[in-house]
Amino acid sequence: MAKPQTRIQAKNRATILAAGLDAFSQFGFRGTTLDQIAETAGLSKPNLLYYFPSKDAIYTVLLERMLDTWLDPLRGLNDADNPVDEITGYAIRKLEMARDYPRESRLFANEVLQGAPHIADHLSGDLRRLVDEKARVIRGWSDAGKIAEVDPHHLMFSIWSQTQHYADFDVQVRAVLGRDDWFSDAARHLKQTLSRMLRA
Amino acid sequence: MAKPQTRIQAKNRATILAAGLDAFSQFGFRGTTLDQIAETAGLSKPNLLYYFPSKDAIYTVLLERMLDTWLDPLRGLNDADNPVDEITGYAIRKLEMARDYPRESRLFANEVLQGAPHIADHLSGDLRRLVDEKARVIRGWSDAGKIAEVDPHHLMFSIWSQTQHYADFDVQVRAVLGRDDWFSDAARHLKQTLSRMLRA
DNA sequence: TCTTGATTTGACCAAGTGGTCAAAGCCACG
DNA sequence: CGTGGCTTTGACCACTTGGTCAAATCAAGA
Repeated sequence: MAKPQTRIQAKNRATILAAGLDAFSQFGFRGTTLDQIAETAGLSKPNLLYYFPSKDAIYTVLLERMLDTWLDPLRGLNDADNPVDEITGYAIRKLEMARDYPRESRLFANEVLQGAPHIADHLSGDLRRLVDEKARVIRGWSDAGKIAEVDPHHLMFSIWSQTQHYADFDVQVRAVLGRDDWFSDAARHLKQTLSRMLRA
Repeated sequence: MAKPQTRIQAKNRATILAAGLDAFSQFGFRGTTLDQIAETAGLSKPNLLYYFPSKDAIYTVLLERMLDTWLDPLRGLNDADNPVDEITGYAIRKLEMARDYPRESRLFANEVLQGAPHIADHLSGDLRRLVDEKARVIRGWSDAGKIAEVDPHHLMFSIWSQTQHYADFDVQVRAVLGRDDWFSDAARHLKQTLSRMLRA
């Protein structure tokens, strides 16, 4: 393998990726500059380009890393005794991710807003397959009368949108609420919504 | 007034704003260039700057124009005989806006993602007041037992997020569904969700 | 037609952009 | 120590960026 990294390499690559995540998640790919990333990372621009060959390379690593973990909660959605709990648990896990990894959420939002130029294949390939698979699980539950009738795909959209909203529109949420700690109220609201709408 | 516009002025200003909306809604403020807007508008860059003094001016006009109409549906939410229909109707109107004005939705999303630098005051001022007012209306309904108990603010967040999702994440929605006409299914799902969760 | 103000443009500018390169500094190992 | 490879940097480059300006062109009313 081509990865016998030294300690300095590991540290600097991590610093650069953190700085890149800050910038790209806020300003998108085109709106972010290398100088900006270098400044945040505390490195000179040539030094930054010693660790990554290009702006695009940094962005791509961040995207791939994010996609890899972003779908973990959905992968964990499986047939279970109590489907309402299973779905609600999934939603809460996504809400926790919005709270704990807002930059990753915004990175994704920016990428998709710009037309998903780097991950179009992933959306219509891996993601679509995974979603279809989980949609069948949900369909099975409603066919068996364990949950109310529901469109599985749009149920997933509604969970994604409601949870990611708190990360992506964080500024708006805090401005409208006049306070910063939206999590517990949002979690309660989400559980309430899902249990009411899924009750068989 | 300072607005005795000639026909040419009206036409070119409109063309520029349309081109600017295309660009800003996709790439955000920093990711958009004047050359790009000029190209789309079919004008030279100096000519574009003859009609607007700066890039920022174009963006600001677009933002203000959008904000003005964006909240119309919410303003129309008033005390009524059938609260569930009133709220559902509001949600559907927002969904129609996501379908008919996706660029405006993305413009707003981009602005908020970047930290809302141009509209922070509006969010914590006008918007917050309007939301609080409507939250009291909803609170009144649930206090009177006309709808189930619900957190009014988070109910609004959930309506905003679920409807705007179809505009902002349009690429993803179409990739996952494998088709383009999400509207009617989304509307049905939304009505279903709201009626189930608000049923007293 | 002529004139006057509205419109358009080519040339230009300073600053910022992503990226290169050779030389210098640094660090661990023999 | 010293030396070879890892790391850092200043100078630089071609191109793009937002924006200016004076001159040219155009359109419509007197």
